[in-house]
Amino acid sequence: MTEAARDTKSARTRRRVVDAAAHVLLRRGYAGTRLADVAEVAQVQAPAIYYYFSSRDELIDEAVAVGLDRARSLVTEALAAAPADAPAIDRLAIAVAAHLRTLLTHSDHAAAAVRTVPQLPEAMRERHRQAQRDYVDVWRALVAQVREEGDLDPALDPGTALMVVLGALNWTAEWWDPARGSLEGVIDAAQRLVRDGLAAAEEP
Amino acid sequence: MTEAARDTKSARTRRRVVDAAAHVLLRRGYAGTRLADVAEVAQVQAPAIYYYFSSRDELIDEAVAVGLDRARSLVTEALAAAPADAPAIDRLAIAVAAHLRTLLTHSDHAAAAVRTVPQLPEAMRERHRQAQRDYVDVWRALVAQVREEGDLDPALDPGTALMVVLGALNWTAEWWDPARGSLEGVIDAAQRLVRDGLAAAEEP
DNA sequence: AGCAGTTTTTATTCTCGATGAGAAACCGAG
DNA sequence: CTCGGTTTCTCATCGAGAATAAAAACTGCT
Repeated sequence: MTEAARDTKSARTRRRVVDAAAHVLLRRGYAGTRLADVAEVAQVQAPAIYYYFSSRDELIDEAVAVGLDRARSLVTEALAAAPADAPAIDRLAIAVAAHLRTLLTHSDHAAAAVRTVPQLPEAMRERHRQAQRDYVDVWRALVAQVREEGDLDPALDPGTALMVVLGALNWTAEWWDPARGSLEGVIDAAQRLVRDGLAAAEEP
Repeated sequence: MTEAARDTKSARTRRRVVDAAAHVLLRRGYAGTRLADVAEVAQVQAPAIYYYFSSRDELIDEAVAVGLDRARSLVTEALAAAPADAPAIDRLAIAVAAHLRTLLTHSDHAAAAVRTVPQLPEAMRERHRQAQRDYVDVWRALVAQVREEGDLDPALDPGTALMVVLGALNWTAEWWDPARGSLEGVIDAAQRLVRDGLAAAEEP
């Protein structure tokens, strides 16, 4: 009651604006995101945005924050739903699938955040460092487990390998076209590449 | 003689402008590339750009064209320098190294082109379709060879796998920091992941 | 009716690509 | 070396489009 977590009309409008911002951000990038476009998508007059946010940057900032958080929580939830005692390499495959699903079909926010962060002005990127780190840390932990279980090629540096893998996933947003390949196809390819790519060589 | 391929001062200035455009493009994206910034990097007054190019888009267009061409030719050259009869999987590893070197240290142009193309306005992207295809085709051919030689996991769709791999490479530009990891480290990790990721399962 | 919260209308200001009128640098011929 | 022409670039400024501010109008709730 004290908190305005209630789903009032105002809250819904505000959410529509943030959603619209993510939508535009995803397609146009940071510099290309115009308030007029956001307003149109959100079904609002442009200046109305200023009732909720005091500047364009503040809006974008929030959209990115929501996106990073969502990316992390969706992956985390997928992992929570899996048997906790499954081999780490299997849990990693689950994370791969969750990440791709989120990025490619579930959340404009997550996709926008992941793809836009690198273009943000330094000050703003700084503000999201922590969230970004939190997100990557989920993965780091997974990779560490994989290593403990002896399923990681010892010649691979875990940190570098992880970034290469995440890159493969993130870039899918640039080329994947729902009209062409199926989402499942991409997930399958990514999972295979990650599994076999990270895998320790077979016993000789 | 007939052609002005000579390295006149004018040609050098022009090149500086294109270089600067690539530099800014790489960091700010298409919409964020302002002529004022390009001019500053190129050590020129902004309107001077109009002596060489008739519009912002024309400048960006050229920067991208140069970049795509360079990306392709650097990989092609690296392949040409390798023994033609080496196993395709080894040649692929060579291409991976060349691509990463180009992207990360050799050429702002190539990096800008590769990473910016998806953001370009449709009309402009259209103009570069062919160049992009030429570039990807080099890789496609490599993967096809790998498959013919039986080193590709038959469960992998070659096209999808290729895009996933290229994504891993392209995204390195977002996170690799020369001050931290060594370039060789990234190359090594990427090569291992690609080799083992694509590899057909060992004989049972 | 009257008021708080919300949204639109109208104005203002800023940013940035573009242009046009020449200034400066360069170059070849006498 | 100097004069005229050409190439290269600068300065001042315009104008469109965008962000933001201010004010007015609307909406439902009591």
